[in-house]
Amino acid sequence: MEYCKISEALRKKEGEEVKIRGWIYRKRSSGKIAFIVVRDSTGIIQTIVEKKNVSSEEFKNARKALIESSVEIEGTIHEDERAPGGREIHVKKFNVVGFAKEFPITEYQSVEFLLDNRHLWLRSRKLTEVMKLKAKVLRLIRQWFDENDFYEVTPSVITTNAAEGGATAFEFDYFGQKAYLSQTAQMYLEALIFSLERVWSLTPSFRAEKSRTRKHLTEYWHLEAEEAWVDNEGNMKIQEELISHVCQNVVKIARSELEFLGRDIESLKQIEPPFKRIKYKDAIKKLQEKGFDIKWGDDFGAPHERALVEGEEKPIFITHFPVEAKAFYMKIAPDGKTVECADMLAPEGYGELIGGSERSEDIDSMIARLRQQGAKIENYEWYFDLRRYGSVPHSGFGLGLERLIMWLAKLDHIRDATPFPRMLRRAYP
RNA sequence: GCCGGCGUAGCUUAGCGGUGGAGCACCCGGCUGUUAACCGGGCGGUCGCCGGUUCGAAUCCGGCCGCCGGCGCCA
Repeated sequence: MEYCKISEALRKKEGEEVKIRGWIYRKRSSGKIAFIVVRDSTGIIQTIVEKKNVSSEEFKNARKALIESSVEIEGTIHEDERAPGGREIHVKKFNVVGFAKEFPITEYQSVEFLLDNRHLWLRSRKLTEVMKLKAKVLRLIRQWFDENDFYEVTPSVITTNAAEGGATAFEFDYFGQKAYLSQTAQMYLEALIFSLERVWSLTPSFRAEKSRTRKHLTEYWHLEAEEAWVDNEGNMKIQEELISHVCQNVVKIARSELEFLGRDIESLKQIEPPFKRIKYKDAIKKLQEKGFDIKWGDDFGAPHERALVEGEEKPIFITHFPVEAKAFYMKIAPDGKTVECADMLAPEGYGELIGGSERSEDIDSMIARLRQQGAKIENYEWYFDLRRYGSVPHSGFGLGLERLIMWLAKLDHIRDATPFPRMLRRAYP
């Protein structure tokens, strides 16, 4: 007999024989009977080991095996209202593959202890559901790009460009020269559009900011796209279609995960283009009306972002930030004061999901802005070459994958959107 | 970087100047179609580290280390 998954076993009929394998999730036992709940990647099922139905060796092991021991079980399916899930297995063969030591994670635990034991905590229902959700979201993202003429590309994560604007990079020794862990693949993607036209990539990005918030990781998965012949408005269309595709379909293929995590399905279903577009200057006005002490030129903090999406059910775009507030590579708008950019803010205060812009083709303006930041111009010569050899209007954007997962899964901290979170004070395990 | 909080048994914690107690987990025994099972017993602590005050410090004071939350920076 082949092993079947627990989710399959739960669909079998009364009296059917099954073989399952997995890990002990919960157990209760006495001198004559043991109730052993087993989990695998698909679910949990209760199994009943009765002394009279198995060898004395097997019964002894069933009583002895602690939570998280790995087991192989053979038995008969029985419908029973008392069992979680309505079905259970009456055990005929009970084999312990690996006895577990006393599992450190029990009922109530501190955040610190759970993070120290992250490698074990990953077995929890919650993190399992988040990881499944993340895999399915990635499947949908890939699907959307495939269907919309994008090529997936694999840019490098090691770079000698100290990279964009204000962000701080992790520096390391690269055979005697200074190198950095990439903060964005953007410039590499820009190089690739001249052959592939529409490209996207998923890479780790690193930020050495000493941020202490529930929205920041030092290492995160960065989803970036770059499109030839696309302006800022076209860029926003691509973004809202991508996000809508994910929302519309994730409720179909990850319904149980979302429900377990407490995400309201209906709120995701209604997310479809177009998303509201608000100009920076109007956002400032709106914030002033709400009583914030903010003026033209200021960047938005967390409270501002929360206020701007208040009452919004879909993500919104904030466009046309002041030139000074944004990176050197963004195209300057006709007004000369703002750039052709858009930040997508998630509803419910989950913050910036996407940052995107139309890219500048004016080498002089980019050099002037780089100088202002004190950057080394010679590092960017290759980048300027892209403008010298058949430049085209183009745009692109970057999405923090864990931010998206955090919003979709209604997580209260971004660390749970990734299996081994890297943060200011944590790189272990 | 700034502000605030917390470090006592494997875990969650009470004690806040006079020889450290409980719940969970684990072990032993009993018992049960159990559901966070239950009942009885047992094991388990350099009270984060260093120094000071005191007859006496988990408790008061100083320094250090670790972690958490918020703000800032940033995606």
